[in-house]
Amino acid sequence: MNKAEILIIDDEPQIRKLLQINLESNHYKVVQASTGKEGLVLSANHIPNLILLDIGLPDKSGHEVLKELREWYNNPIIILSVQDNESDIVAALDNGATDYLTKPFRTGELLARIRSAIRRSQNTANTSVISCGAIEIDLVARIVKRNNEIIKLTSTEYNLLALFAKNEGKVLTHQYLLKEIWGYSYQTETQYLRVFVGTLRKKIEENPNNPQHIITESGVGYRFQ
Amino acid sequence: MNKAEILIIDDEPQIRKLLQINLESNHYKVVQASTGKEGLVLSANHIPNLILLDIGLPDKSGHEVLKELREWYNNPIIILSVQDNESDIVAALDNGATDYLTKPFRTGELLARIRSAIRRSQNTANTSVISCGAIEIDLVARIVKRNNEIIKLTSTEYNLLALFAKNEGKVLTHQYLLKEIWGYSYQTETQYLRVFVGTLRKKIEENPNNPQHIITESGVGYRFQ
DNA sequence: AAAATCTTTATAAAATCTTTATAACTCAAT
DNA sequence: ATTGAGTTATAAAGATTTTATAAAGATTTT
Repeated sequence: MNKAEILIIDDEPQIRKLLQINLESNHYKVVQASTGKEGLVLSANHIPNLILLDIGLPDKSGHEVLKELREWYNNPIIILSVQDNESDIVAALDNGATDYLTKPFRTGELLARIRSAIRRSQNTANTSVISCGAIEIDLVARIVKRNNEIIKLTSTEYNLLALFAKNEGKVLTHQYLLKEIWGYSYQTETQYLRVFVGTLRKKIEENPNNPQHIITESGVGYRFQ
Repeated sequence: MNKAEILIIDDEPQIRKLLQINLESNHYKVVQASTGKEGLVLSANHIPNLILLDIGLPDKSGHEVLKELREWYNNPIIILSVQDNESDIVAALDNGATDYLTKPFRTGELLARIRSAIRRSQNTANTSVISCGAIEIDLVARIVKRNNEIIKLTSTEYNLLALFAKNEGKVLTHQYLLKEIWGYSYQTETQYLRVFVGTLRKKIEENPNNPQHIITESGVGYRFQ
């Protein structure tokens, strides 16, 4: 099963260790960065399901990092900060932060806020299971079934299918799909999409030569139905 | 755009007044309830865009109200509470609360958290559909339907139709259409338009020889209705 | 080290766009 | 009514772009 991945951007090693231990014991996969720059690079490579961002970074302000992330990153970003002044909190929330906790924080509360944020971000249609004909996608368990049989998908295949399912009926552009799955800097790698749509169709379509679920919109992108 | 409506469920009149003044001066419409029961009734009648819920209510615990609301209510619920103990916070968040603030709270922060919550809940459900008789154009999903059946359009055909639909009733000159769809240097390629208007008519008109939607304005351009 | 997965390359097929040719329509002048 | 210039419509051939698929190479995971 695929674990949700969380990126920690914080310069204090003790905090990172504390977070890592707590998150990993709650079955999250953890990636760490100690500077803003490193955080931006890692987020683009990994596309984590959630980012924990410290405001007090050595190289650039967390506020800046937040703004740069929000140009393309749509998953939750929870701010951790020793700053407890209102203007910082308001600025962060208005710049797209999902939540703001002041240090020292209570671990249980942080975990609950992480669960809440991930739940909300995954649950676009307010159901954790999306059904489309014979296909059934459990976004919480990250399991896909066809005619009630579990289909084995790789991590990327699953991410792509889940993104399709969350936007059922909408045409998703190549650009958007690449940005969401591979990251900001992959927006021109359209061939990736063709390959992965191909493998997905082989796995979920009745007849992959005449796809009923993943529809090609030539010159634009794909649509899931 | 009309104002977002916020329901306050709190038994303390001073808090309600404080919230009401602040919310109304920020252009929210405010509805108030002083008990859990009243809150449930009002929320069902009004379907507010957000609920501010106090945990310490006289008739039933806010936790219970939260659970009952979440059986059907999908918009944000922000908990306000004098309780600052972790188990209360964790329980509320795990029961579907969007956020949890302890009293006394900072007004600016609360307003920022309200903005953040409403922003997030709204960008999950945005559609802008243009209807013209049997034709329906969903600009967000990039889909065109006729009599509720999806019509397959090429990228250029769609762009052209969307441009027509956005300017329903207006005469659009050849020049303008060519500039918008193909670009500045194609303003004289009127034949392109004839070809594409032709294919569009075949796809969307009841009788393409007697078009009802895309009308020719000889010597000038076309008009969509 | 082996297996699984991802990235890249090559190529055939399909879809779309552009261009050409021709027919049809409109409307004012004969 | 007929003519003819100007405009529009339609079909179809040709050119180009986009997509699908297999398979080889690279990387990551087990």
